[in-house]
Amino acid sequence: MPGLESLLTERLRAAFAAVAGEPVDPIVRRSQRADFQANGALGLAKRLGRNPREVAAEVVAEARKGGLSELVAEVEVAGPGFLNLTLADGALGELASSLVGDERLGVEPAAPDEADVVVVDYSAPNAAKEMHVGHLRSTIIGDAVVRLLEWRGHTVIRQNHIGEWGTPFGMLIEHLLDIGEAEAAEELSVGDLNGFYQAARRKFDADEAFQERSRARVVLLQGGDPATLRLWNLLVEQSKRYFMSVYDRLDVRLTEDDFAGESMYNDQLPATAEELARLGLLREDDGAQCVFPEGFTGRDGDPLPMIVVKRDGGFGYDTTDLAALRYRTHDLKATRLLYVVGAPQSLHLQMLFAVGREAGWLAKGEGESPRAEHVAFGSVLGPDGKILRTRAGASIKLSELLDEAVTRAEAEVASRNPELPADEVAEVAHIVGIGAVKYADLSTDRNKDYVFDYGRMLSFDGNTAPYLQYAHTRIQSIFRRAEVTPESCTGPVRITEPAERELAIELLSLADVLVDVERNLEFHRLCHYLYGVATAFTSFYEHCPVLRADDEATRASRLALCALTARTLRLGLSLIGIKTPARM
RNA sequence: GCCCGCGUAGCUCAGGGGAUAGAGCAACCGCCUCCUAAGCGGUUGGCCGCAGGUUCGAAUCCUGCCGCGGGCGCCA
Repeated sequence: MPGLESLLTERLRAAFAAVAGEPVDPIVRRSQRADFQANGALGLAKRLGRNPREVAAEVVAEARKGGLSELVAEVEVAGPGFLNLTLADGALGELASSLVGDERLGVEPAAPDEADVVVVDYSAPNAAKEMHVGHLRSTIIGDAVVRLLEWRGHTVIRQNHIGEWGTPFGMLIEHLLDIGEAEAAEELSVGDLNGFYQAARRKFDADEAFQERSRARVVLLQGGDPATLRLWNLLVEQSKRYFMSVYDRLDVRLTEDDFAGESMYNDQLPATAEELARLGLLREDDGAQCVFPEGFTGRDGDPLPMIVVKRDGGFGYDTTDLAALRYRTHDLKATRLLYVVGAPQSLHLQMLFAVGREAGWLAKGEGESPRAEHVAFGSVLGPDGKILRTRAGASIKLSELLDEAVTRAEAEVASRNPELPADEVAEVAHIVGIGAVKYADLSTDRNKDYVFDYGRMLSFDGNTAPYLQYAHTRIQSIFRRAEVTPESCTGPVRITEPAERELAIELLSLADVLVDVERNLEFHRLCHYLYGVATAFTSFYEHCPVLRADDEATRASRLALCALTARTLRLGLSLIGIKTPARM
């Protein structure tokens, strides 16, 4: 069952076409003055050279013939030619009732011919280094992408492109040898990745002999020397264990199987370079073998290269990314490739995709497959509006940031609800604290930077996770009091009060929102929608008694609305990786 | 220098060509014999960065400025 907006659009499309003699978008939107409005008559009248109000009236007459009245109680031609649509209470009740029995809340899975094989590249921390807020955004947004697309029925392949093959590993391995394996393992196992990295870095900067050893070690590593690989593996395995502990806390779907780091492409790099050469895309420039994708110029107006083979004969990240792109389309058979990567890498990814198209790994035409998208995101800022850092200027450890959020949530939960037993407080605090961090990240336009503020994200007012979670717990509380299970609340839904109308309209709009977000991956639109559901519910909650409803039929209807609201909130939040406690 | 992103209420943010630009916070005024007041209702608060243009209609699209952030060859 489509959402209300799609439903109205479908009903009106035929009427508009009849008047126009050609397909016309009715342009249906939510309205301040009615439930919905259709704006299509204005543009159509212009094209026909006719009076817009007359055209609008004709559309209404056609629509009535087509049975619009079953759904819409009142249609008014307003202003210069808007159609104001007020839905019929009876139809709203019926639609809501049918949603009650629908496992998927009106959101159908993607049709088989529209189902993609989606490769999602996200999280991507660097081995032997601490995760920071940049990885937080990629991890959280990527997780939401994965959850939504899987739920919509696409095949989703997660790729955690960790950095474990770069030049710093020579230095890290030499440092490991210096302090001894046992010592290193211990240091890394407690999660002090930064300490280890910085110690190595300091030696590298200060000691020329160490630099020499490090460079030699990189050559050994990338040449496949077994002893070096064993040490490298030690570092990487410790890092992976640490990353997994963070993922578990964050409750994201990344697993050990999803690690697909740079090293994985090592033996595909020569073949990738050869293929580009065979395609005639490679050109020597300043000693390096480069591809110059069409339309990119640099500082001095010269064409910008992707460097496929470096002057020294080695491969850099351009080649690794090209090999990964090739692998994902050739071997993983991806039809949609998503790169959940910060906005600063926009140019790099545009060039990568351009080369991908020139090489024939990606489709050339707009909307054809395989296609790649940069799911870009802005930076996390501190209260000063600058990139979030500690007072000392260091980047903030992700694990400490999560600790702080959970600690603050715990204090709130414990003081607000003293009756909760201690173990439940801890559990709820985790759900609320982590949920608040995720929601704060996802609820604003991801392209923009956002200001990180514990107080605001943990507030129970406004567009926050705790507000949505609280709305959900209030519903659960009603079911506990009523001593019924939500599943038994099947209605039927009957709409009489304005607050019931508002809530029903929100609940019947989920499909429109999810279909939209599936395409643009702008999760703040889903958040905004869920906030609308929650505010409509709390208003309903204040104005429409459920347990003390006037009669049994009203009570049954309102219980069904409660059950639907709870399911909608739970589903919506689960699709962005946020849990809903039963009490808080 | 060129390219990308962003400028909306005091603050944090929504507004995908439509009517009188919306939330939350902050400030002020109300509401618990009542399903969790972690809530609800209301008031105050806007040259939508500036200037042109396209359009019946622009916060939204285009151009140029201004401001902020970021990127621009062998690091990832």
